[in-house]
Amino acid sequence: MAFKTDFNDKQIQILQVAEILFAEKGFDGTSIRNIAKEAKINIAMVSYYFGSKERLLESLIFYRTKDLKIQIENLLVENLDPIAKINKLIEIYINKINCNKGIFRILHFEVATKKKELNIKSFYELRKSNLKSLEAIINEGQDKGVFRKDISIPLITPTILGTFFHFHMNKEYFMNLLQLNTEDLYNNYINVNLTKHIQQTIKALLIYES
Amino acid sequence: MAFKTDFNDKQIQILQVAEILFAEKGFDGTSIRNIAKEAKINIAMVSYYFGSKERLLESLIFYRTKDLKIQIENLLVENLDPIAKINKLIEIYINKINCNKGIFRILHFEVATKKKELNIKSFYELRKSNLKSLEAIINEGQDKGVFRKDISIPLITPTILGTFFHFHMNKEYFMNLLQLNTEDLYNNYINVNLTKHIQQTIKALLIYES
DNA sequence: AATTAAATTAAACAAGTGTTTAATTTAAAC
DNA sequence: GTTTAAATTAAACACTTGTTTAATTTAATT
Repeated sequence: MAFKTDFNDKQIQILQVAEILFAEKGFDGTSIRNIAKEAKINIAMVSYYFGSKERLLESLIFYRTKDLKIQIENLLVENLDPIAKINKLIEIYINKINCNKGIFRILHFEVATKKKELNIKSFYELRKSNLKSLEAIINEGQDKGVFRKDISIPLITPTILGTFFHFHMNKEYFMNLLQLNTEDLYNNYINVNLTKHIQQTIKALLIYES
Repeated sequence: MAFKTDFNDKQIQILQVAEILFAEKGFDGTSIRNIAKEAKINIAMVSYYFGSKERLLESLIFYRTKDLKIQIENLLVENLDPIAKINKLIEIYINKINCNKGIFRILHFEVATKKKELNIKSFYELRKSNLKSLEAIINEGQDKGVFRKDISIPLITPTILGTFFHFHMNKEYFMNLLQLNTEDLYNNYINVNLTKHIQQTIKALLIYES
């Protein structure tokens, strides 16, 4: 079976259940029987539609990341000053990932351990493309004399995404620490405080002269 | 069997092998037979010494994190200006984690999925203690008028650790992107460039006035 | 309506899982 | 040297794993 790029309703149903379970219990921690039971299908259907459990994961990654690239590229041509563009980029990132916590958690987890075998080429391309967009924005700011010039651009992304992920990976700890007792309070903290913190951090890094 | 806080040579041998394998293939991806084979012991020895696979992980976390607290606390009483203290704190963090990649990777991975059942109380205490130390350093800088006062201190740690982890979790991607073709080049990049980037970022965040 | 293809199923497969048992070897205590 | 405890072993246990098979049902095509 070749790697499919479009999926029918049944396949999407399986992908959605798999996303939830993989995110919750990890790839190895989730069995095909778990998925089948939750999706109310026969256990043979996963192999039938995707070939194997591994290929199911590959399909899932493709399914969820295919439209992220465009969103970033659209930002590039918008008529905003460099700082506003960076702020909006961060907003887009956080919001996109926060609304798709499942797949990004899986990527964060599994790509690190399964990378040798997985078909993550398209994912690599996505990242390089996003990096190029970020580079374009920062160069624009440097040309206008707003940003400093001795910035390691490839390390900006780790600071943006890393801060978010570290926060989210330790959800329970921070909910406890910051007294975010409901899911709403937690999400609100991400969208307001955490986003602001990251924007503030990157802004300071880009502008500050020692 | 009660939770043991000191380990004999054989137990340490098992813990070391488990650390490598858990870090490499994840907790669920590693079987007791894998560990037994690698450590050249009988498969029953893990249950004999630790009670279960789960308890082995708990023991491992305890074994590797028990001495981190002191290191941070010692920094507190050193006679350095606030910026230097923060820089050294970051250096300690990165170096400590970088030299113990295994266990921190495991923590990063497994605490997020296994948190309900795991005995990570001591780990929680460690984090809260470290946060207090950071708070003390920043307050000192604020009192001296060097740091700004509208800083979200609990979000500093996610930025420091998150940046590092995101970089390290995507090791292959960054080795490729930055042309770090050997293990030495990679480690050197962490100790020089990445550490500097994080120090620069936090410094800018703490000092910058908009 | 008959034929062909796709979808779905229960059952079986072989291999791997964590853990326990009971027997044996090694070491320690007396 | 004998007794007692600890360490180690191979084997078995019951159960779960991903995948495949062959039979059956459903849908589409002619």
